[in-house]
Amino acid sequence: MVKITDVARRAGVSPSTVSYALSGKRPISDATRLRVQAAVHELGYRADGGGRGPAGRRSKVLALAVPMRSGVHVPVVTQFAVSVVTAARAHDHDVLLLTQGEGEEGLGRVVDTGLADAVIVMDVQLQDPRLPLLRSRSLPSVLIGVPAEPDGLTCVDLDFRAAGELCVDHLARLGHRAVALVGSPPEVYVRRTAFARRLVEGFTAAADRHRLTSAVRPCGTGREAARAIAGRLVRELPSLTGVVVHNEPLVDPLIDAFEELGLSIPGDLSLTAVCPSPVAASARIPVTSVAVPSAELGTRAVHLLVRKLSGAPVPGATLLPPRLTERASTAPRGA
Amino acid sequence: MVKITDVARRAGVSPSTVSYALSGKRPISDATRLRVQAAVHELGYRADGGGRGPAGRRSKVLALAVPMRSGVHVPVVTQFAVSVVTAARAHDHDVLLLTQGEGEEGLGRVVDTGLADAVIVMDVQLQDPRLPLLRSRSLPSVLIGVPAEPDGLTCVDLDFRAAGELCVDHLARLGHRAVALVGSPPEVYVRRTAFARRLVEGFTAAADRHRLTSAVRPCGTGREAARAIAGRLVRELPSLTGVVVHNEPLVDPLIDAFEELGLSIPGDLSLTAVCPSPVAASARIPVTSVAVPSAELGTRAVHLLVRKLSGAPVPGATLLPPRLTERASTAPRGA
DNA sequence: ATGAAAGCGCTAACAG
DNA sequence: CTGTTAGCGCTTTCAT
Repeated sequence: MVKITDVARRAGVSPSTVSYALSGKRPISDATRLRVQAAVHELGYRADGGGRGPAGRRSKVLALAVPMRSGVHVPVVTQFAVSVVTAARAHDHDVLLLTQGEGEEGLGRVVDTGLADAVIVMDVQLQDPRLPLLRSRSLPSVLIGVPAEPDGLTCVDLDFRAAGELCVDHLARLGHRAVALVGSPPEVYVRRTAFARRLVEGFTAAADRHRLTSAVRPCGTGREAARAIAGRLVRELPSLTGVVVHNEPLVDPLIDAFEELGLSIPGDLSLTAVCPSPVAASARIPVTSVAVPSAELGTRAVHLLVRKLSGAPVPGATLLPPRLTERASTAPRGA
Repeated sequence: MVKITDVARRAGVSPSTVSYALSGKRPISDATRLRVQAAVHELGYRADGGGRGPAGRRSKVLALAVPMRSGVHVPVVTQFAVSVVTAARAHDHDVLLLTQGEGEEGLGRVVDTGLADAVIVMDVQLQDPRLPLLRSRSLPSVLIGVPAEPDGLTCVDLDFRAAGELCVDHLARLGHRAVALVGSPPEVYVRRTAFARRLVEGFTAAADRHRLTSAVRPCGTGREAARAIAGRLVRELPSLTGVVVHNEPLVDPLIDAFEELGLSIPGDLSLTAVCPSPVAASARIPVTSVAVPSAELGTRAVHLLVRKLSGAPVPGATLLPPRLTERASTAPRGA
């Protein structure tokens, strides 16, 4: 392994000069810097993290905690992870992947051992067991999702409450008077996953505001679940003409299920979804949707975390405003 | 930060004794070890990786290179990544996530800087641009997938060639005389992805051996692609009664497409797939399949890598034998 | 603008 | 079985 002293000898300077030339922490004459850079290049020198002194010992690693619980849509999570890695690399950081296998402790462990400088926590629940740890140890962190009491923590998320409202507003504007929300699997709500709950709140609030008849139904995945929920909805809510889906893998099966029941989309039933654009756009009938911008959330989270690490002030919560894209699945009632 | 000297003082021993008590690299009396452990616990000591000496300076981190190219099935990759993390933790290692964004260099970078001790390389192609790097720098590594010239490298994979043969054997045994392989998207073959190619070889070899009429068709994803390929197949191969699918997201659409053409499964057409069991089992018609054991591959890869790091000899290539599970989608011809 | 030297926290000879 | 000591490769005072 080629070390800093090798470079120093080759460049005819002292080790400290090499260090400074590389870090730029104090001015170095152009001539010297050039010689150092040449030596670095010729020798293929790479700083060996293992030797850094006391202060400023940063590992340049961010830990990403992905729970991988049941009911979360895998492609969304993955897309997110990829965008985190990409953004981190752009800031000269690497990403350590943590799953929830070892419980909450993993977060503390990687930061305590200096393996990672900070953590990004995904799939935050309203009462998340990981939060006390983050607070007590004051680990530098950014949450994806907003917990019940976000005080002092940095959070990023789509404004799911507004997203729920936006869908209902859209349906109401089209004249629909009875709407239903087909949500994530029941376990997601039992876990009190923040974003799922917020969407329900927004949905309900907007439905009440517009004085619509409304219903909320969690729903598992798969064709059978879709058929069951569709059947139940048309039975229990005969006037139903507007549906909001918040369950990625269910979008297609649900379209099929409603059509099997003799309802045409958007003729008899308007459908909107809250999901990543690709899912909505590639459905059998392209679905009007509010996009879940996983890539942007990942990028934002990394930006915030890097700023935080550099000591800059960061906002407590960043809620991205929802944007609705109209596609073929919605139409005025009775059109 | 509490350091090893703090623990030593508290336990009334020397720093090196603490070090040894913790690493177990030389015998320590029970009494002393207990006092050390108590001190560690009370003070909440955690080794600070930054100070480790020259030799044995292991970061206990494995890098996982996931290309995330188009045409690879995201859930399979993710499942794999999760199993790698889990297995790594069981061996007291963490996992660094690398995407292909920064090119091949990322692999060298993380090992050179000591960030990671070794790398796991996924989605290996027959001529993979990352291999020269692995060889020249002799980075400790395990490949998922077997390249054209695996000499000296450690590889793990499902035996895709045998998997292709197994599917055809099964169909032939059921009396089918004309079979088709619906494969991955064309770009996968253009990239010369190893496992895809091998499956084709096995499929073709077995079909020839059984003197079957056969055809191989790459295929993109989505309902339209499924419809197109199904239509083309029945037109070009009217005697077709057996199909092998090697394209996870296409399984369900393909079933639909054939049925839309008036072919019942397994009445008129027998279908087998090479895919993870959950995909096959949860299809609309459960599909007879050869399982792609992503979780086991991940675990194996980690085991091999850890052994390798410990200096133990490891086999060059580990090819897991395929196992076929019969489900509802295959039946004797003309049954 | 540059060097010399003193650590950083830890491990591993070297000594008992 | 345990303590002393000399590093590891790097950063960062001090000096000049």
